[in-house]
Amino acid sequence: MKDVASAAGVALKTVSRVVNDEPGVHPATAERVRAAIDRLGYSRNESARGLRTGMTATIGLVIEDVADPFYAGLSRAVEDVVIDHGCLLLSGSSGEEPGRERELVQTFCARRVDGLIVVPAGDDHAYLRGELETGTPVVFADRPPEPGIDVDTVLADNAGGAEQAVRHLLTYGHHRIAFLGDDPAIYTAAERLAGYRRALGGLFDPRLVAMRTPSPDDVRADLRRMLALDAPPTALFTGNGRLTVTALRVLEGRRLALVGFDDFELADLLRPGVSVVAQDPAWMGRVAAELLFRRLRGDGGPPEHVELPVRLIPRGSGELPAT
Amino acid sequence: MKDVASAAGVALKTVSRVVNDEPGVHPATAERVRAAIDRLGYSRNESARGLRTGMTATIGLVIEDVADPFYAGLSRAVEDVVIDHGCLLLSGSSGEEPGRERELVQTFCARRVDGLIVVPAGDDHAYLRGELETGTPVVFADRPPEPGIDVDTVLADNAGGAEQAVRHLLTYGHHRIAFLGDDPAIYTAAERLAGYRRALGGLFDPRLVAMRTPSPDDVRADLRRMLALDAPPTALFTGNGRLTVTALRVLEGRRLALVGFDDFELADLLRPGVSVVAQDPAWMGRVAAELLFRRLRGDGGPPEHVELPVRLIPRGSGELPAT
DNA sequence: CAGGCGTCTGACAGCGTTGTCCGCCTGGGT
DNA sequence: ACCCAGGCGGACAACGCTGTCAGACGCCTG
Repeated sequence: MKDVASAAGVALKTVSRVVNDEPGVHPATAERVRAAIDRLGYSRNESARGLRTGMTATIGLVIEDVADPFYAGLSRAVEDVVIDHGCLLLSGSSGEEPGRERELVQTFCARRVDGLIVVPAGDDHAYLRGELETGTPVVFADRPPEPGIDVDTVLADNAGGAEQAVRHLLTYGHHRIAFLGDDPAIYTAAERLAGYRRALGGLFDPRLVAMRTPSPDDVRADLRRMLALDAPPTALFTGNGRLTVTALRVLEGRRLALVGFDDFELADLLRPGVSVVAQDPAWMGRVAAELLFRRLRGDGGPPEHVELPVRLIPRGSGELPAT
Repeated sequence: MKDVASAAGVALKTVSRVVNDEPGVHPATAERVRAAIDRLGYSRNESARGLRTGMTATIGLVIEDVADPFYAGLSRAVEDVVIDHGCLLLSGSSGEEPGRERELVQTFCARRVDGLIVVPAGDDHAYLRGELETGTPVVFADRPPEPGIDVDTVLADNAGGAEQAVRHLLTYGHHRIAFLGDDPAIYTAAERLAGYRRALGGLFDPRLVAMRTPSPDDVRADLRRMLALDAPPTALFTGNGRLTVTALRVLEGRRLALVGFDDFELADLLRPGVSVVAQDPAWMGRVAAELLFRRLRGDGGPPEHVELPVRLIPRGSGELPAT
């Protein structure tokens, strides 16, 4: 900038004014400055600007894993909103490790991001207290923060969706409906279990429930165990996209009615088509990002808690009748 | 930091030394400083640090679309390497628009990222010249820059993979092999077409080739046209993952041998399983990121051009014999 | 006991911007 | 001829940090 100033034969501040479209610069001078900028290939140092103005025009996003289609879709939506607001996105995957979640958030904060969108991996958000006090807005998406921290959240109707899925299977005459879920320490997994129980009522049988971090071998073992019961399940409800796919691979040909939580590409091309309860990750990302920018614009209202609806998509696998 | 200094009763610089683990601070003093840091919840302002040191510990990544599984996988791998090096990742999706690619790169540069990984959307990289001259290392991944810009690149063996796919189909007796590709303006699409032609040699028939940005309707029209020919194709080679999936939906039940470029989840669960030429997006991301960090460490050798092999995975659809 | 040395600490400048404030110049009114 | 307003341009400090260099202190040596 200094160089531009001397090249254009004006003072530093004048260049600053031109760059920021501030009034009070003679058009001819401004033109000279712009010419010098082009000639020198100058571009404003945003990090110095951030230091001075206190705004970095950067948003931090912590998700579980970009390579997971659900979070990839969410990411993309957040990114679009962020860019529309002239900001940039710093993102990181926690890999479901609370430690890494914390590190990411702290590094983002050390970079002085203007706001944060977090899909929490852990239950302990004490480390966030400091940031919240400094006024950095935070929005939680997909999962809520630990109880006691009251901030904006955007969640899906996990319990309702699970309930709907199980009711659907009940409609087709199933009484023995197994549930394969993620580790119940994960909020969404616990909610879906709750919905499953609520729909089943007295039909609930703990032997038909398996919840753990999904590894294909574990899923295989769990399913085998269930199918070997005296009264084996005739239907299966899977608690997330990865589990659905793993279960499909394990079942391979075995005719078990199936409804999965989360939609996935090609679900319609399998035979039978896989019925799912679909969330809309892009919607969730958009809502979370827009909520965040409302806060940045100064909306100081009480924390909002948005619940996004989910949608049952019947494709065949969930409509197989009980034998 | 000033506050920490006065709270601990030391000079600013001493706090700086403690924060940076610089030698020459009395353990007791350091302890007092650390206590003050904890008490005040201080965290170093990385953007000020960046201004002073000239390093931002930030890498920029421009891809086509995070929501595309290929780029999501690449992203995740890049992210892991970047974090291992103590840096953070700024990422953005160009959406295949050269203008947005340019904007992203320029915004990243204005943020003074230490390095860039770019999957280019356009052919014009003149705007990069300035950055390259300032010494910011840039690595191109998946697609090369415009000719004349000589920087590190990490590409897949697109032509070789396509050739392999088509040869595979030839082996099973097919002579009429159609090709559904992306817009040939895209490097990978052009390369795959080249491989397709090379494998076919004299069997090449332009009526069996359709290349355009894939919309389901277009794909349907193209396929219909080809199948209505006097000598319709008995096999199909699709030029990327999205096209493969679209083609599967359109063909729906029609028994055409098929090999697709790019692997995708569930390809093995379809009947018949979908044979593909698989790339490894995570590998590509890792290699690109590591190349970048080698440059950051000061490796000033000539630009490297890495070509990653691809792998044919037969699953059934590519092994259907010609009728 | 002076001098020298090593260890620790602090003052100061400057990174590239922007906010504040002041001064110059021009032109129009008296 | 003089004054003042208003439109421009510029000097200076500050944002939070680090690099440089010099000073203070204690300890050992001759």
